[in-house]
Amino acid sequence: MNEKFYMTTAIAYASKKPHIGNTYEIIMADAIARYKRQQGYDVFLMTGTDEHGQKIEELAKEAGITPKAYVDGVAGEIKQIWDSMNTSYDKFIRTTDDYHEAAVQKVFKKLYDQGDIYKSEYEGWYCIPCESFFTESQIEEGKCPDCGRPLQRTKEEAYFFRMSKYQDRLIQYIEDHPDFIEPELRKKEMLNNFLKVGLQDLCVSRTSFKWGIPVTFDDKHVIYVWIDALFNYATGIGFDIDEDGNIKTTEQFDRLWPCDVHIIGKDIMRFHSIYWTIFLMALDLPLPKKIFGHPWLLSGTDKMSKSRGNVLYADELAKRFGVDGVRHYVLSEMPYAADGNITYENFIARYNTDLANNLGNLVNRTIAMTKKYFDGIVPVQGAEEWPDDELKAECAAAIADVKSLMDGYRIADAVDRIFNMLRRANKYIDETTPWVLAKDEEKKPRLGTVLYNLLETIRIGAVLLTPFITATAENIFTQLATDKTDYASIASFGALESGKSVGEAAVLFGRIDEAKMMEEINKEIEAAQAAAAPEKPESVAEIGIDDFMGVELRTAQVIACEGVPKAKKLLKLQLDLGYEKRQVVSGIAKFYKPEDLIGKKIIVVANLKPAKLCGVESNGMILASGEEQVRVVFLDPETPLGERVR
RNA sequence: CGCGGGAUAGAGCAGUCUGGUAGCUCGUCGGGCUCAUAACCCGGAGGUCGUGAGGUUCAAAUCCCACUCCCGCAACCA
Repeated sequence: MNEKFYMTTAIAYASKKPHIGNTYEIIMADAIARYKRQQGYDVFLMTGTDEHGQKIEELAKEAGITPKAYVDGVAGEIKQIWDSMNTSYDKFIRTTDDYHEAAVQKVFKKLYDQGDIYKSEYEGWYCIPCESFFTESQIEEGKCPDCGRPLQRTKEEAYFFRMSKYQDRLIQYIEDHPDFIEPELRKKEMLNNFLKVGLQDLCVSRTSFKWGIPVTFDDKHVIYVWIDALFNYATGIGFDIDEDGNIKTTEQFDRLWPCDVHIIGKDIMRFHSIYWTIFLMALDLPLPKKIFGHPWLLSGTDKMSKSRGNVLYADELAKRFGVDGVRHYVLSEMPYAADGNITYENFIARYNTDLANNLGNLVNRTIAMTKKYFDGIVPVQGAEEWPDDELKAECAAAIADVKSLMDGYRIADAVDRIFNMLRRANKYIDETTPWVLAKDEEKKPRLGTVLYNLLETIRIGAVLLTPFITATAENIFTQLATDKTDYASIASFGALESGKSVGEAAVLFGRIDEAKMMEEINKEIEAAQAAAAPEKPESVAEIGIDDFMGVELRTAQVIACEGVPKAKKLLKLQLDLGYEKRQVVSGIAKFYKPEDLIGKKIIVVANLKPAKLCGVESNGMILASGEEQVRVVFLDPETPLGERVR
C-alpha cells in the first residue's frame, strides 16, 4: 500500500454561509491533496463543520427553529459550496455526528479521571472582561493576572484543564521539530506570546448555554467548544475510548494517525499548536507532523465583513469566472505568509492574463494548427533542433520546481511556475513559425516535430495543473484526446502518442471585457445596496423604566485627556461633573485625539463600578455609538454639568 | 523600550541568509507576427532599493548602527 497522507482543514463554523476567504482554505487543501495523490500518496482529506456554541444557539432562537435544524441548513450550504468548488475531500465531519459527540464525552471523562481536567469548587475567580476563570493560586491580591482588574468570585462550578503540566514538553517539542508550526513567524508568535510567558489552566466547560456536548457525569456543563471541535480530527477517522477508559481505535485511525498536516487559518493557530497538541499529549497520542497557518484573503485591503459590505462569496464569483477561475485566483494570488487581496479588477486581470491569454490561447492555437496542418492527427516527433531543447529543458525544470515548491506549501509560486512554462511554449511558436513551415512541403516533418512538442508541452502543463484547475486540465486532456494523464507520464518528454486524432477544439476561457464587466458589477452592487433595507440589529431583552433609571447618566465636560501608555486603544479622560471630578478610561484612541475631546461636553455613566484598564483606574463610561467607527455622543455646549440624563 | 515581520519602477512581488551590472508579473509606449481568444513574440521608458552628504568594505538593496512609517501576534474598547 502506498504511503498515507492524512490532512485536514479547520472545520467551518456553521453559523452562516462562508465567504470566499473561508472557502479559500478548502480549495488550498484540495490542491495539496490532489497534488499528493498525483505523487502516489494514499491521501485522506477531512473537512467539516463545527456546529455547537452559544452563537448558534442564539441564531437558531432568532430564526425560531431548533439549533439542530439551524445547523443542518448551514452545514448543507457549506457542503454544497465545497462541492461546487470541486474539492475532493474524503470525509465531511459534523460535530453533531453521534459518534463524535459520544467520543468527545468519553475523552472528557478520561481526561477528568486521569486528573488532567479538574473541577474547581467555588474556589474560582472570574474576570468578566477577560471571560476567563482563575484559580486561587493564579491570582494576586484578588486581581486578574491578565489585566489586573478586580475579579469576581465565581458562583459557577467549572472544569479546568491543567495546561501548565505540559508546557515544557510542548516547548521542547516545538524546538525539536522546526517544521511543526509554519510559517516560521507564527511559531515565534506562539512561543513568545504564550508558551514562554507561561500557560494558564484552561476552563473547558460552560454552563451559560446548552447547545453543546454535555459532560456525562455533570450535565449542567457542556464541553468547551475547542475540545469538542478539535477532536474531530481524531474521531472522524475512528478514534474512540472504551468502557474501561482505554483508547480504542479503528484500523483506519491506526493507518492515518498522526495527521500529516492541519491546514488552518492564522487566527486559530493558538488553539491548534497549543491546546490541541497538549490534549493529544495528555492522551499519549503521537502529535501531528505539521500545522500550517495560512494567511487571510482580504477584500481589497480590508477584512471581509458584513458591516463593511465587502463580502464576496465563492458561488457568486464562480458565476462570473467559473469554478476554475475562482480556484486559480485564490491559489495564485495568496502569498505564503502575508495576507492576500481580492478585487474584481485583480480577478479580471488574473483571469485574462493567465487563463485566457496564456493558457487558453496556447491550447487553442496549437489544436487549431494540428487540425489545419495534420488533419487533427498528432504528428511524429522528428529530429531535435533549436529551440526544441530549450522547450524540453523548460518542461523538465518546471516539473522539478513545482515539486519542490509544493512540498514546501508554496502554492502560489508553484502555480506561477507552471504558467511561466506555458509562456515559454507561446514563445516557442514564435521562434519556430509553424505557419511558415506549413508553406513548404519539404518542411512538413519539421512542422510535425514543432506541433508534437507543443502538444506534449501542453499535456505536461495539464498534468501539472491538475491539482489546481482540475476541470480545465481534464478539458485539455479531452481536447488532446489522450489518456496519458498521470504524473508518471511526464517523467520524460514524449509520452503523448503520435498518430492518434485530437479532440474538438473548444475555448477554455473566453476573454473578459474588463470595462464592460466592471460596469455590470458596479450596477449590480448599486442595485443591491438600494434594495437592501438596513438590517434589523439584534435586539436586547425589554426592560422597565425602573431598570433604565438604575443607570445614572450625567452630563460632564472633558477637562483633560491623554493616551494611556502601552495601550493603543485607550484614552484617559478627566471629567468635570460639576459636583465632582473623576477619571474615566475609554477605548476610543483610534478615533479621537486628546485635543478633539478637551472642552467637549459628553454623557457619562456615573454609577458604573470602577475598574482598572491597563493598570489605570476608570470610574465610569462615556457614551458613544458604533463598532467599526466609534462616535462619542457630544452635548450642546450650553448644557449644564452634572445633570441627570433621561 | 511586550514579541515578530516588512518598506525595492504606477500596482503586486522576488532578490537580502552566502555583499560584486536591480529582476519578475500586470500596466504603459513602440515594434514584429498572423497559427490563435484584439490574442502571441520582441524592445523601450520608468527605481537615489523608507530616511540618515551614518558605519564596515575595493565594492552595500544585501552586513552593522540610529530613526520614521506600515503590518501580524499579545495587551486593550467600563
